[in-house]
Amino acid sequence: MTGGVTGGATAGGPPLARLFAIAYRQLIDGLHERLRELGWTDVREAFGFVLLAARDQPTSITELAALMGVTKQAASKLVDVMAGCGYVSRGADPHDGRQRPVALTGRGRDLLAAVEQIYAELEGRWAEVIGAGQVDGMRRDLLRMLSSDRLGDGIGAGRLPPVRPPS
Amino acid sequence: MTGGVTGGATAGGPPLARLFAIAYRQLIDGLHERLRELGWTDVREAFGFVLLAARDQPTSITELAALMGVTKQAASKLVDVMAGCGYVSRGADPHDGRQRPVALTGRGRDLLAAVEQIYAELEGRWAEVIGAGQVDGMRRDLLRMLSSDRLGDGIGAGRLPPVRPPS
DNA sequence: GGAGATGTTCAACCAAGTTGACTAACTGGA
DNA sequence: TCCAGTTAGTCAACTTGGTTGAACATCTCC
Repeated sequence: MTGGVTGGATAGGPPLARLFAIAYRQLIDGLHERLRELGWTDVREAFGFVLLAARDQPTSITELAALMGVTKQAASKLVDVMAGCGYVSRGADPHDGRQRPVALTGRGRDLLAAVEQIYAELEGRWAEVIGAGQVDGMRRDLLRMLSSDRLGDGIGAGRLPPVRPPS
Repeated sequence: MTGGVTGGATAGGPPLARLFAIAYRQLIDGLHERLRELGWTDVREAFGFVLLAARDQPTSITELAALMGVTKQAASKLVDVMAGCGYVSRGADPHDGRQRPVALTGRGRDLLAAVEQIYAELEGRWAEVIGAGQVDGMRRDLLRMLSSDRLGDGIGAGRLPPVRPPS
């Protein structure tokens, strides 16, 4: 139990990357702990991404893979698991026989609602500590930062980039 | 290439957790890309944590494990790899024969310097986009948030929590 | 001195990703 | 019209970075 814990990279404090890692883990762990309490016991960490992506309209394996920054094979496996749990269903695209759209089931929609509710709770707790204005400011700045850079093609203009760069 | 990318959980925008995930990945990928350009080709993602932790004084497997939120076995394996690459060395504690302190080598110190320099560059680029004040504010708020909560024991009082909760 | 706690490692296993090869369906030009 | 090339998705084998469980040496304290 020596030092090093508070030590930072730059004079200004610990590197942002480390703070992001801790903050992310804290939120994700909080989310899943709460989900378990509510009876959602089979939810894997990556499910949230798929739920969000399929929220407004069915999505595809390829899009999910790009969004999460993993291979299509990995995305396919994940969707298989989620389908097995009853959160999504695979359909058939009438206009393109290759595609097998991924759509939320009722159960998936219920889970998504729970996730959104819990995120709101967790962020509310942040607001209690650092203030609602700071939380909003942080989201605004992150959003601005993350949707700004990146090349001028499809990606970038107001859209969030994927979790991993397209490589 | 449909929607869903901009879709958020709450009315206020995408959940903070997702923004943190993207921001973290972007910084870490930027770091390692730059490191590779500079000739550091064998650097694994988790090395940075060890470097930071061993920065001021030698650390231990147990502390590293706690800090990174992984098992001691995993921490041990990681340190083995880093020692194999010549970034750290294992010693012997004169006062406790069980401990085998993990210390930075000269090469490890060089790598740490490169990492800190690159982080500064990357954060500088953030400052160009959202402003230096915003970057500082973000670090301050995150720091305040992350070192505030958590039980009143050793952890919490001004110290950053580990990446994963102590479980 | 002996019981229990602590620091570390060994071995076997597992989860979640990867790469590579493949099928099926769509698209566009000669 | 047909065929080359691209795109969506899957199957199988493998890699990786972790896990659990057991062992061992050392320290602490009554």
